[in-house]
Amino acid sequence: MAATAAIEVSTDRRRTQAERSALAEQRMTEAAIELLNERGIAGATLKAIGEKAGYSRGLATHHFGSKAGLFRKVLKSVSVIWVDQLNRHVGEKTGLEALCTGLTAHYRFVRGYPRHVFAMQVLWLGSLDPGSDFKPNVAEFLRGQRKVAARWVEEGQAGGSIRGDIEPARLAEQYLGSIIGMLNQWQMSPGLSLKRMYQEYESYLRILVKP
Amino acid sequence: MAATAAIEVSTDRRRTQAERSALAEQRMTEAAIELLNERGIAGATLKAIGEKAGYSRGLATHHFGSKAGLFRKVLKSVSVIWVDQLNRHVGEKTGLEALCTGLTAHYRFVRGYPRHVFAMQVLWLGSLDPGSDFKPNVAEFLRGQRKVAARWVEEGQAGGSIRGDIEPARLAEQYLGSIIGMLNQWQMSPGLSLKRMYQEYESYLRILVKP
DNA sequence: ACTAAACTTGCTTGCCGCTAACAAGTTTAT
DNA sequence: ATAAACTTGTTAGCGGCAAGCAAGTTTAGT
Repeated sequence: MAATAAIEVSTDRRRTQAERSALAEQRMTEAAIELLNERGIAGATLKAIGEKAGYSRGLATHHFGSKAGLFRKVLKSVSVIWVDQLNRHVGEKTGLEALCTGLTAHYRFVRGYPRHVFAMQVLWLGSLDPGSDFKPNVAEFLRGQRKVAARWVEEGQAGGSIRGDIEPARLAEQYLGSIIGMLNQWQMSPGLSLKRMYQEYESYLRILVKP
Repeated sequence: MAATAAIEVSTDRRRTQAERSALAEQRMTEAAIELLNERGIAGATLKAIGEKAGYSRGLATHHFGSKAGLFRKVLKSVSVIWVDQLNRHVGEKTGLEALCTGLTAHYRFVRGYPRHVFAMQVLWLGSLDPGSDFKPNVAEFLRGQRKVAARWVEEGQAGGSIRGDIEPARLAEQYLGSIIGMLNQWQMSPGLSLKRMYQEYESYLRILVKP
């Protein structure tokens, strides 16, 4: 209590335990993202991650329990950024406008945080693997995104920008599926233009939902 | 040369060297598919694969050079089945009819060879990982599939089943992307109905390309 | 109020079972 | 006999665990 007045975050002196801990987790999460980009899941060893973050080989296990635990943290931290970006762009928009804005928000996200997106993608796709322990996290995230999109559709039908005989949940599946599929192809085949694919999909979407 | 007349595949006696070799590769490929379903990429160890196939821990390395080599073989063997199925179903069809038939062919493929499809999917998605050595194979396969779909579109425009102002390559990207995205979501969230998603996409496709 | 002991938490190191890959063997076909 | 198929020995590196060390925080005695 008495000595807390002298704390200075800018200087490296006298960190609080909680600060040290949080800093270590953040550094290791970032190191993990970096190494996932450079070397992939198998190549991103706990030793490399710990040392890249400026610590020892054992700290990641200590903080996150396991390699999967660390990756769960990475997944969570990236998806938080994405949800934030999405809310910022879409705001109070609804219907077709929200669907299209969501699309360009996603494009901006991919362009703005390419390393984060790639790491998320790697983990995401790796989650299908029965040996990975974060499949439920991904599944739940997807379910949430479908729900958001379905609500946009419902509101669009109420507002008149989307024709009424579309089942919102079905269109949401297609919408999310297209995004996944486009991103996927783009990651696999660098020659493709992600922007063009998104624009093309948007134009299809407009035709599709026209009342 | 002289003794080849007495070969009996049903009995285990006196196999030719080429036969032994081919049999071993086939058994190990199948064992790999099985183990990819049960335990994923990391869990499908060369030891487990070799022993499940009835051999020693070292034979897979001997035949395929590396774990990645074995997985390349799995990928190839499954994609051969898929291409065969596709050709069988689509035959000489063109245009919208070919696109829709391709869709149901894929659905039947998923239903008919679930373990093969799942293994392919796991490897496929794992190929995005910088550490995996079979990304080019997947990229080339995708490119080929896009080309096939684009030709269907072109022919459909010539035949009148698809409106002319669509760029074939773009629609092919969307088509393949949707298939990837639907399959992906279905694998991640078992509650979804793949059949319904495919039917839904088909109906969208029909609206989209109507001249 | 000050300080030193007691305690908690962050972090490192040594170890174990396991893996992929290679090299050197043994068995089997030709 | 010779070459191929196949097995076994070996090595470096992995993830995860447990023991131990170091730094931060609380508490008690003066």
